[in-house]
Amino acid sequence: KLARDEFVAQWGALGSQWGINRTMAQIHALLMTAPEPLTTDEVMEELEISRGNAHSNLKELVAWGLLRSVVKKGERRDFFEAEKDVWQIFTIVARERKRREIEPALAILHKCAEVSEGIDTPEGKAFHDQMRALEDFVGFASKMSDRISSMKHGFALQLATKLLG
Amino acid sequence: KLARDEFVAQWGALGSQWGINRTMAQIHALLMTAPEPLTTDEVMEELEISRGNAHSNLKELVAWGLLRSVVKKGERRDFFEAEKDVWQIFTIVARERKRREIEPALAILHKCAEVSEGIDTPEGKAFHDQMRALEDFVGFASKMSDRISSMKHGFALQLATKLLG
DNA sequence: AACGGTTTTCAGAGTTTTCTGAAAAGCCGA
DNA sequence: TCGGCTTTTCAGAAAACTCTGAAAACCGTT
Repeated sequence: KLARDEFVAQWGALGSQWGINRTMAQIHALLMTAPEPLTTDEVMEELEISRGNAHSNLKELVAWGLLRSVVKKGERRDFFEAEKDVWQIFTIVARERKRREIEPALAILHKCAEVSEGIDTPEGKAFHDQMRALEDFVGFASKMSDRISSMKHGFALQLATKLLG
Repeated sequence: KLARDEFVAQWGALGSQWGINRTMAQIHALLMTAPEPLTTDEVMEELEISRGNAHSNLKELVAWGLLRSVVKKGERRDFFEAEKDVWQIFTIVARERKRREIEPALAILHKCAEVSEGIDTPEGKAFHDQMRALEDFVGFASKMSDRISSMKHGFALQLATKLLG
């Protein structure tokens, strides 16, 4: 179907912006809109990519938790199916981003704040304060992210609706 | 100072993860922790980068709103200073990310949902529903982002504290 | 309108990331 | 154990991205 190909292509292009690679985004889009689980070969054919490429990106998506591999009885090949629930997808992506973006930042900020603890020059103090301010803020964002991700969809929605209302 | 160099270097490395380039992140780190505004040449020297590189990344940071260029009386050269308030930085980054990540996604989802509106096959319906679900969710996230970004720091903090408490 | 200091541009070089394809390894039934 | 099918690995090719450096444009001053 045409709309679906369009979706896969465009979603792939978006992937770049999101810091995940194009193929990975395309595979995700493809499987999110697939009525049935697909094999590696079907993915290769559909997206016209090599086996190695398909393989490694499928693996990565499974590692993220965005795909599951399923076995069909009487079939030796692996089939892959995507998580389709938007709230699940959101929490998975949020968790991964936190791990890759927030936590390393926190570690750096914490270390720098610590190292510059008792410096007596004005610049030293300013630096320390800036590190602390950033550390507090990022730590805080990290906690928020956890909190929201662990909510049930319904509760988050309710909360947010109140916020938007 | 040593801690500061460390911060600049590490923050730069982090930039990659964040989808912005290393130099840009380094310049931002450098200026965020600079007691005084710096010139292009000072940035070049400090980070050991070329003029072109310094120039284009400074320009980009100004475009984001993370830096301002300031004129010193009796000086012909431009000086750059960073926004230092963490809440400001957060809203700027949130706004930019929304523009680059959320809005294009919404556009795609909306188009795909529309195009697949009245299809009568089961797969067509499933596709349409999936697009709608994603569109609703992303649209919703977009509104939340706006809402939070436009809050005063104090208010957001208060709200969040309630949420975390 | 020529000059010196400053900013801007951009072609090509350099670096990093991603992809291919073929070989190797793994797995299972016969 | 062998044979056929599937998955995994990885060296090198290709593509994407970033940086350099030098030339050109810009801009107040004299």
